[in-house]
Amino acid sequence: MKLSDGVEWAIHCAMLLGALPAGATLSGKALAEFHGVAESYLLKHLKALAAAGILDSVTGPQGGYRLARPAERISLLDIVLAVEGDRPAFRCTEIRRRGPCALEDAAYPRPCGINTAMLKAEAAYRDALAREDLKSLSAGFAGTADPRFLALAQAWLSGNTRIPKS
Amino acid sequence: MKLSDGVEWAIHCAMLLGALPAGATLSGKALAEFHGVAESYLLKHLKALAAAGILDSVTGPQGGYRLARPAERISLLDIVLAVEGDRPAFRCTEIRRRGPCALEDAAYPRPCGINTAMLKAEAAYRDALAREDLKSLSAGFAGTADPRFLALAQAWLSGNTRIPKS
DNA sequence: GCAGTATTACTCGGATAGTCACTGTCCGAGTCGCTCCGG
DNA sequence: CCGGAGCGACTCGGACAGTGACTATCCGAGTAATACTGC
Repeated sequence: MKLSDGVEWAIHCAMLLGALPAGATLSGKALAEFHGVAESYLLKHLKALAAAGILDSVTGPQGGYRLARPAERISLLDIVLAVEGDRPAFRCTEIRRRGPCALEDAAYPRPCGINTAMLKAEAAYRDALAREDLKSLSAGFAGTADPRFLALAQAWLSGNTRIPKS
Repeated sequence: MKLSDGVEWAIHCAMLLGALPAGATLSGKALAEFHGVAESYLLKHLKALAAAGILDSVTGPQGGYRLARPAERISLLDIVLAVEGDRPAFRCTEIRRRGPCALEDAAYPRPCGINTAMLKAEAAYRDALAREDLKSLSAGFAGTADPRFLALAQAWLSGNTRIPKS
């Protein structure tokens, strides 16, 4: 039970994109450089975020990625599901229907109680993630981060942000 | 983010062991046969449960496994952690300290907010699992299962249960 | 017939290969900006 | 000097290898029941 490292990357990228002016974009190359990760692999996850409707992608020169909707409407759950997929972590293989005491399928009208319990716990997990939105995370981060970092990041962003003329 | 199939196997085995008289055991071979899974691989997980103190193992002929404590004191969380390990699913790699805006380690006195949020959600997941104990699951199962299955299982158990003389 | 002992068969435990998903990477399709040319 | 077409370079998108964790398996250590032998 290990989450993909891409989840962490995607959340950090989304938070950074949330700090940009409305409509501005950052290229995948810039996002990779800022976080010190491989560009080729990061693109894989950014693509997933775009496919899920969390990011908008702009092609061509001066293109890049931007949030598809306001940061307060993007939750951690949205990002986790986009990167990891929406299939539950626990997948019941119905072993109760196997072995010497197995009956025909019609004898199991109710779902497996173990599966129900595991999915209920996973629902609690998802609810907790759904309650965390990018806006709140960014606010908490800005309030506790080292001022020097904020200044450095602001300077770096000013040299890498693309603002379309339209 | 996929849980090991062994989790499902382990929970089913623990529930079956909980249905036995106090002190009685079932061999790994019997548990594997009842659930229709590979014995060799199931033993791997049973060993983990024994190492975690959830099961007691009895070696030698007429040996097997039994619950190490009453079913109402064994939660799904205990089993999941024993099989999957107690490391959190989300592991922060501190990418915030990388890239062109990185500072020295002393500049990050607080834990990463993203990590905090992810771990909080995972805590909710674990709390939900901790609330589900084997006794309640077994009761719910016995109340909804097909009567024919219960009879078959009882007959099968009577032929495979080992009760030590001591 | 009984006690003691060696045997034996059965059990769990740890170390060892195989397979799938995640990780990491590459090249191609598409698009915008820039340059050059003509008017 | 201005407009337009062509070119070029940069961007994202999808398809292709490499690695680690889970899956599956085997053989060895240990133990209790059993059969045998001697008394």
